[in-house]
Amino acid sequence: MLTERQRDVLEFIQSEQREKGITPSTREIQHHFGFASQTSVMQYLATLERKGFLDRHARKARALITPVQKVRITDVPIYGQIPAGMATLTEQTIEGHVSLDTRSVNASKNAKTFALRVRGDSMIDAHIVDGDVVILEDRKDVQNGDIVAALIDGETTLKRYVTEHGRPYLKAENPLYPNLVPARELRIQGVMVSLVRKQIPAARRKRG
Amino acid sequence: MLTERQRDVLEFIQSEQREKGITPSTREIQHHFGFASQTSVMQYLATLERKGFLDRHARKARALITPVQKVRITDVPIYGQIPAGMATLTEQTIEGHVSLDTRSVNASKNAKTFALRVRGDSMIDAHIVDGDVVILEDRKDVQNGDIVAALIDGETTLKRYVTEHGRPYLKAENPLYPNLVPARELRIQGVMVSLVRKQIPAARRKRG
DNA sequence: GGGGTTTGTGTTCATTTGAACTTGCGGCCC
DNA sequence: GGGCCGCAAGTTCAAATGAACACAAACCCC
Repeated sequence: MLTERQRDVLEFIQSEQREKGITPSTREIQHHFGFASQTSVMQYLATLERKGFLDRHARKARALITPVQKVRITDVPIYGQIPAGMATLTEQTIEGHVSLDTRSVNASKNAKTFALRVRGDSMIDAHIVDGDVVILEDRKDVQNGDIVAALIDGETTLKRYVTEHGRPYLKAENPLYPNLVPARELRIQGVMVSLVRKQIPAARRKRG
Repeated sequence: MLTERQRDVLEFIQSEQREKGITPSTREIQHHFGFASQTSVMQYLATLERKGFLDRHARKARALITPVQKVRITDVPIYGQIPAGMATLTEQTIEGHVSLDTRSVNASKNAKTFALRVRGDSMIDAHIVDGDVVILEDRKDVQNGDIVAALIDGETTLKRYVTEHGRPYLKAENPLYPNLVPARELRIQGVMVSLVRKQIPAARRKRG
């Protein structure tokens, strides 16, 4: 889709933005690549914009916008352990936020994304441990084998969604926990798309 | 810490950046607030910078940097599986980036942060599985029990750092893997501070 | 061999933009 | 009442910056 040189230019712009916080001017790009004229840069920018790799605000300084930055960061609210279930999820119950880029978290654009802090070790065999933050999407197409947050008896729990003979139930990934077969309805609140775990090094633990 | 008006200005800058992707120029700020002169803006910017709410690149256009963007989001390079070890970690070997806010990843300000993609299941009992991205810090104070990336025989591996009778070795968290006792030196490359895992829902897997 | 695309040079122009200087008003503290 | 500070007006300057025009070499495709 891009020529090698075009990619070079795009990557330079992105790396400058990451490092310095502002996008380079056409002259800065020019000097970095050793161009003797700005026109080359102008042409690269025009091409990158035409191909959709860049947005520009015409006639404004340092007004390059890499789609990366625009789409990338999602602020995901973390709902802590909520006995009352998702029906009551409001700003009030938000424990904090995680900021992640969409790709590293593999979130879709459309779906609502949120996070839950995991309590207990019912999913230990899926390598999800107490304290992990699980990122979920509110999507409709839950399928056999997905890990989901569901509302059971007024509590939100994380379990694996399994269908057997067309009938769904929730499976804990820990032999010590029972499977949950829904009496009436199964309210799926989100499908797990990602997990974030903090690991506190010993040196840090002492201090605080 | 800030007067009401100062906060207004700061919030305007931040909201413009969020919406348009670029920071406003002094004149844009001026017109938004209806100032008849730019000097007012200059003074606000100077104050905000002095109080640490803003960074500026002198004499550059639209070069305001809000701490939000600066401090919070860390762009962490992901080094893939690297046979040659960290000595050769260059831009070339970067597999991609994860963007995380410093707090959700509990990274320190000073330490260099990077990420590795985990291969194999040698840390399975620590609930780190194949494909996980582990975020590490380059820090000196490694302690008993920390999970570290270390250079052994020219390869970087993730293991638990254990000292016994004052002698350190690397412990795999999987009974199938042997412990690694360093013959001569043990080169610690980073201490694990966080973990990010992608979980691909079934519906997504089909499509791509 | 013609036509298109990519990459590049050299130059000029008009705007955009940050920065500086001087002046003034009103509130607050001692 | 004097001094300090936050806030603001009015003006000017120089640098930074985007944009345009004309020209040209290298390459690929058919």
